[in-house]
Amino acid sequence: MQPVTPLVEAVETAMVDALRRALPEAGRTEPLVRRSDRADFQANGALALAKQHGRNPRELGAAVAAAIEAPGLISSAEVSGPGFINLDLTSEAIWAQVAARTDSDLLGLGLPLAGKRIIVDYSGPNVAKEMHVGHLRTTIIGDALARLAEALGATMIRQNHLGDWGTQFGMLIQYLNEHPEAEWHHADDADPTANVAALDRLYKQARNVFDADPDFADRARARVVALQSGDEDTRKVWRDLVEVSAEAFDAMYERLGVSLTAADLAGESTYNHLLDNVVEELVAAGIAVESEGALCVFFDDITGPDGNPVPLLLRKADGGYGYAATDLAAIRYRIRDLKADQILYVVDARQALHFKQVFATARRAGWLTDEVEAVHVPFGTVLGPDGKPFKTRSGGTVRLMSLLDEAIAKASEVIGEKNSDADPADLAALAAATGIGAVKYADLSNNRIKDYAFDTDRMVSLTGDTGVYLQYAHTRLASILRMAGKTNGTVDTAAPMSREERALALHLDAYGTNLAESMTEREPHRLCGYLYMLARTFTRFYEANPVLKAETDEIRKNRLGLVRLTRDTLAHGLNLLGIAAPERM
RNA sequence: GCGCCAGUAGCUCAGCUGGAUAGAGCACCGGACUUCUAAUCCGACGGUCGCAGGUUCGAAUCCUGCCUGGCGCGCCA
Repeated sequence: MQPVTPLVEAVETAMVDALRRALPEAGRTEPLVRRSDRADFQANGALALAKQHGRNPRELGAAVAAAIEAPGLISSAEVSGPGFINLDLTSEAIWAQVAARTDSDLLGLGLPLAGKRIIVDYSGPNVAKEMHVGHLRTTIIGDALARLAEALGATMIRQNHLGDWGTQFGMLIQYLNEHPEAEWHHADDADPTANVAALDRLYKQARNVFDADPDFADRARARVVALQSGDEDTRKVWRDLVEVSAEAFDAMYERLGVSLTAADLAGESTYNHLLDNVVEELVAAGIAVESEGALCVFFDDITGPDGNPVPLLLRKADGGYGYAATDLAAIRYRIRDLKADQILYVVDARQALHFKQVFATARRAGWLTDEVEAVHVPFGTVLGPDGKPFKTRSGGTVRLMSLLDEAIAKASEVIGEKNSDADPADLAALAAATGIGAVKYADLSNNRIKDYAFDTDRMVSLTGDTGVYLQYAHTRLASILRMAGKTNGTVDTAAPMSREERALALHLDAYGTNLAESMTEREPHRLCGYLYMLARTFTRFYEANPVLKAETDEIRKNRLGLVRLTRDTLAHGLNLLGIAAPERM
């Protein structure tokens, strides 16, 4: 089915024509059509054009306004201020738009990214470690971007770059071998993350022994070698660790409502067999050079405090590969084998320099070409409610699960007050939906790049710009549709249109444009802002314009059409953010 | 030292890539529930857009310099 052309594009087309008629000598013109608070739209293009051609901007604006030929679309065009053209649309055109989107598949959005293969690398927790607050943003933002790209038609390849390799596993495996009494497979059968929690504790014990006992340290190092050289007994334990950890991650993603599955796992170990070849290729090309016993890539414009170039370290002096080698193997694989058009790395802003080096190296090697877009999608740090780095009272790392538990508990408290007679099971489900939704919305609605304070009290607040507000708006929409029962769903384009109906319909029509912007900027907070505005615009409509009790049948039908489209748009948007859209609250 | 990022209302944040009087939420004050869910809405209050120059019809937005804060810069990932 054909996508529905947004009104703003139809207006732009009309304005380009008008500009051309008013000023034929102007070549390509930008009409600069925007929403306006004094009309449906405003066109600012005449202003710049007048300047270029030495014309009086107000006069040219008037000429352009007079040259508009779009009778079914534009009902009035007036010059204002220095040369803005204020445009009002016919209510017929706006109603027709509502009708077209309602009748269309996918809200008339179409699939602008169809045919694109996009990789999103996100989450990346560590095997044998609990997920903590540091994994929150990459997981939530990455998932939202993946859902967004998918909705726009892209072929999505999610890559969960698990931390499943490294010297620490030698230490842990050796410790486990020496302490068979340290049972961790059934730490708590009711809690799928308990095994990993147990492993996390055992790892810390192993670390202590490693630091205190040189003999154990030697045995641990030997175990690293055994693991790397493929010793079967050692690999068996390692695989066990990976598998149990993956189960815990699955449980976490399930709880969080994140779309990652076992099929998306592509940990560091995935690239082990490629490392020799990748590094050889870089050496052969003269890109990687030896320095102080290590194998490095240098860059002219990247220097350290001493003024010397800072290398990207591929292979350490002890012969072991660093994570840079893994990242290079991964990017080569993603381009050559996965055929990615776009690779998004949703990783902490502090790794900006690292990615700059990796991308530059891949470009020099000829792997990363102009046809492929590799982008670091950075985000700021999660701070505690006090605005300082987020730590537990004892200064430890905050577990992700306890964070979610806290949010859900607070949501449950707040919701319980409003629904004292509700079924406890329903209440628990609703608390999970709103608590998780609150956490995700709080994260996604802030500009990605800035640090933000994790303040549970504020995020589960029932008032204001929160996930709950959007969910509540959705339940009201759903409630109206429930009570309306079956309707024949036709919208009468000749019907009158109230101010609130107009505002809502125009905003609905801009959804696809917003999705496209959110994607090109990789900024989910734009979508959040849109949805919040949608919910507000709807609520204003709802307060002023009775739907089920509308004055006439015709008005009722049109308003129901608006309600249906609003519900579908809001639900669609919430889904892209990974936030539940409940039917009742 | 070099580099990256940020600085907007008392607090938390938007500001659609240069447009008209800079917008929301929270807090505070005043209104609106026999009416489709008041978890809401309406109104009032509140800002030298870090500072100083520059670019132009027009700057929170672009350029330069400075101030403040955060982060990064060889064998951790």
